[in-house]
Amino acid sequence: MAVTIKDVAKETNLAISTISKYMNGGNVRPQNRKVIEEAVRRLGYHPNDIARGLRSTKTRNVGILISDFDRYSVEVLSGVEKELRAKGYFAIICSHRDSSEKAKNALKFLMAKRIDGIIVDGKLTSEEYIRPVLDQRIPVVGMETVKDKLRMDYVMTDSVAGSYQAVEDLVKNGHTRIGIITGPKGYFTAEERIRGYRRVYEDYQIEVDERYIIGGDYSFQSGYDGMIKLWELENRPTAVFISNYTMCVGAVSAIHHLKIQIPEELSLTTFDDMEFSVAVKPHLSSFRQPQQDMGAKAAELLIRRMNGEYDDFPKRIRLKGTYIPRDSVKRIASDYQLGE
Amino acid sequence: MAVTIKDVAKETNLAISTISKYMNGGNVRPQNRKVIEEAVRRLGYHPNDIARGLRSTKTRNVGILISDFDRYSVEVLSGVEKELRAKGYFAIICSHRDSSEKAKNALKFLMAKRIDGIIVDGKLTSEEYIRPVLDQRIPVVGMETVKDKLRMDYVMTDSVAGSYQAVEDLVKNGHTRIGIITGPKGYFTAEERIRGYRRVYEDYQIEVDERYIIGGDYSFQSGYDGMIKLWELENRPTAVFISNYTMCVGAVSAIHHLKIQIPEELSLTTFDDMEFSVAVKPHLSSFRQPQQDMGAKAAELLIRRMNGEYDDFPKRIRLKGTYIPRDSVKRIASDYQLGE
DNA sequence: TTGTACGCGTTATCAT
DNA sequence: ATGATAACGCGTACAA
Repeated sequence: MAVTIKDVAKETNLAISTISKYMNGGNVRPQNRKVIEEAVRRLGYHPNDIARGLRSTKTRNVGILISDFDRYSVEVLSGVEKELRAKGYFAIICSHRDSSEKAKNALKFLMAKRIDGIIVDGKLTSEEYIRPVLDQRIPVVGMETVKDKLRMDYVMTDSVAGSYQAVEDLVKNGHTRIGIITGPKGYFTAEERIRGYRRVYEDYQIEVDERYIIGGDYSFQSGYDGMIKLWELENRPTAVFISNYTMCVGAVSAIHHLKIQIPEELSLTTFDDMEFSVAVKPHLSSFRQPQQDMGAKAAELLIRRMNGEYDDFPKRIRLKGTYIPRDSVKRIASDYQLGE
Repeated sequence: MAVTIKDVAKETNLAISTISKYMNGGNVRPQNRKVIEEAVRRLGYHPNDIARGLRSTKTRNVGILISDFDRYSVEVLSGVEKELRAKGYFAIICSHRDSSEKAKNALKFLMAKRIDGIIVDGKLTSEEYIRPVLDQRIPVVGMETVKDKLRMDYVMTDSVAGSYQAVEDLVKNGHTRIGIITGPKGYFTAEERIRGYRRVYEDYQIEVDERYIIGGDYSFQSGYDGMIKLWELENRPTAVFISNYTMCVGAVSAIHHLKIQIPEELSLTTFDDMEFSVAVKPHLSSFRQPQQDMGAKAAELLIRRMNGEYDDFPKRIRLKGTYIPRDSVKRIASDYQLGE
């Protein structure tokens, strides 16, 4: 069996409570300090966090619920874990893979494990599963989602602004027939990105052609298929905005398949700036989400809640991203002035 | 405070032990069963895993130590987490970001948390940090690494075979001047991939030109720089093998910058088949590692050890990957027969 | 089948 | 400053 505080007590002929006090930075007689230090080292004693947790009802573990391990979430996780670790917390990461059943299950077990808090990375997770967590007064921070009925904190990218900037870049370069491949219905981020698209049309008083709005589901295949659909349209668009990374990779694949010249025949801009954007030719204009920052912010906020700071509760943090224009958008003569 | 087994006992007028037995699937009088179920639901009782862990000295948590959250590890994590969850275990994931200090620290705290086992994803982690874990009889499974002095299990991809297949494809297509961009010195996988490269040269009795071996560090930048170095060589290679994904993306970026035509001017093949390979033009011939399978295997093996199955200990599992030829390799007249 | 009592490793309280 | 002891929530002998 592992060595416990008792063993140290015996070894030093001191009381358990004295050892405990020493371990927690309390004052002990200098001579005892030396003896204890010696014994701890010789025995290789490490306090048992489980027992500690039982007493304190704090585990310093936080649950992270994501939908999947993918190119996006890995960035978020990186930010989350870094911030958490720096503050002495550990991350128990679970994926639900878009299964309500698994999400429910994960939350249930995380509760049983007495995690101190939870970060939920949006998407599908039904709110009925979150409520019990909140009821137990366990802080929850949501990312890229909002459940209005739940009294909790949120961190998100300003997706509306992001897609607005991307689409506006297109419009400013003379494009009015702009295709968009969207995320799945009901996704918070997907809705926001569509909203940014529509808002540009509003602000520039251009009429939206609904045929240019192609429903995707954030997958490679839907990006691929979406691009083909757009290209086969009667009055095909002169530019396309892709609303996430994975679909962008799929779309670019389709573009190569169709032998479309970017930007000569079609301008392209996309959400999620990744190394991919500068690996293809031409380099893709894209909107960069501050994913790691978001993760870090979520962790930071959660830590404050776990420490009982509820002065500004609930809070919604919106982080700004950066639109990076590169070489995939071509300036064209606007048929906005010519057309109709 | 949270509701405990005591509360259920009081509510039902039964003894704590009866409730406990019921919770653990024991036999109780049918009428009591109903009463208990009712009370559990009304009170919202969930057994406290912390208390359980204290008694059983089992937490059903396993520590995962990775070097970084990146395109590679995310696949592994996906496999690990899926397998773990299916068996009722949870993953506490830590990254050490190539800092020995952080790795040591993580291991120390994971021990204190009394994780039941650990999976270490290779690379730099010094073995002196692992030994104490083994000493506590906590099972450890290593991935993509081997520390010969440590008595533990390993799971890895057959990297030698992988790079062999890739480079052999080049040779079979007439190439003899083949560049390679390697991983960092001292990395197990990097060494293996170089070995595969050299072995092809041995088997086909071609002499290795050491100038074609460019030292990289698995980063985007080193892939970019490496490609430029190769291209600027006096007697530049006719083909290049890139030994990991991230460097491949960097190399492709350099290729575009240099306006090199693939495969007309240069043939290309790479380790790590990702969606990237089919998103660029031409599609890249590449070796696919079974990353998720590796993660799953590691988890599976660890679970067996945690259950005390030590009949075939220690074990080294080598998983085969698949080489996928596509359009980035051109058949050329071999200067092997012409040259010198 | 049900209940009693103890122990798991720690921390906190209260004397000393 | 140090020591004895209760309590954290649960499981498990053992007794009833």
